[in-house]
Amino acid sequence: MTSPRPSLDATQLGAYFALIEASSLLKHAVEQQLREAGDLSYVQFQLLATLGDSPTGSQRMTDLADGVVYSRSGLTYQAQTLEKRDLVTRTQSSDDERSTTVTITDEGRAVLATVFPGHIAVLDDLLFAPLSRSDIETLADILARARDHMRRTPPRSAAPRRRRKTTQAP
Amino acid sequence: MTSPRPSLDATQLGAYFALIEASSLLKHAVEQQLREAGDLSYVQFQLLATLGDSPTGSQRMTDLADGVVYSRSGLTYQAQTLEKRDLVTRTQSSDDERSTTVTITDEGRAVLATVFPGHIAVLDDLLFAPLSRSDIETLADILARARDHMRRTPPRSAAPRRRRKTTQAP
DNA sequence: GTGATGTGCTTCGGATTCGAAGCAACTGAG
DNA sequence: CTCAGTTGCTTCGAATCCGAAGCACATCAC
Repeated sequence: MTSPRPSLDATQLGAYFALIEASSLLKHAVEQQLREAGDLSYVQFQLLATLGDSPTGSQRMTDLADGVVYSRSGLTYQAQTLEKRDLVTRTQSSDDERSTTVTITDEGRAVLATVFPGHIAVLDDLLFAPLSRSDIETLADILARARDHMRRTPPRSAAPRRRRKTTQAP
Repeated sequence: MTSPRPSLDATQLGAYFALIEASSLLKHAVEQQLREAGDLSYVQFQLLATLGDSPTGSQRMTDLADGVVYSRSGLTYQAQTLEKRDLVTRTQSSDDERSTTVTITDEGRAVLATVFPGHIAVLDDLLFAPLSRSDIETLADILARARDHMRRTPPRSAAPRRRRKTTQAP
């Protein structure tokens, strides 16, 4: 596992706090803009954006949930509300009866388009304004590595049994 | 991909997504650890940590809310639940009758101490593991600048910045 | 003083969130 | 084929969250 440590040093602490604070502040600001511009919550926007970004405009529920780091039940709820507003449709997959495919509608894309300019403006003003070109590149690189690492690191405890493969049986 | 006109470039988009994703993933992981180790939500931990970090162990409600980027009503709720568990106390300020001072108790500090090692372990494993010393320094620097900028940028949606200002000596 | 505002916190109502449990369809070993 | 275990999604209950409204104290003109 990990070697026990009494505490983080000042730099680590600074990075951690800055990460949490900056993302919180940004999220709040963005959320407000989205609410005003298109009556969307942040998750709803993320879902629409993810779908809009997909080549087919569709995703399975589970993949969508994993993509935006969201619980499945939470996604069910949001998919329902988006469906009520006709921003997405939900259809059964033909090859797997259990699976639901969520697809963005033209109206969904329209809302996305309405909201996007303001979204970008907020990002420019709040996140990018105080950063140089090279800062942004560096930031993207470092955070991408951290994200990728977290994505591939299994959640602590509650490990679902892997019967074989790389695991050595006790 | 993304729409051509009002879009961000790939690097900006990457930085933004990585920021949101990384912080979400980290927050989820930390939240789980805190729940298991000390039955604390992330906000509750943030509040205790903020108070514990304060020289007096106390803060005004409003300052506390601003510190952790949280709504006032939300803070009232959490302060109540923390008070029920005797992790903090709430007292009226003497100089301002309206003001409530929240103070961490010894028990609160104890919980904090219980939870801290695991918290750090998660950070080490998930956030810092894939990063070099210099990465962490750079990250801290860049994000601190972004955070400071956001902190000092108008928290209100008051004036839509893209509009022409009509504010001239009323 | 006195009223008009401003500030600090709580209450209220409604929306959102998650984990656990439930259901149905799939899969694999025998 | 058949049964046990998985997987995909939803439902359920309870916790958490926010904004708006409300209350009480403070402060500022005058």
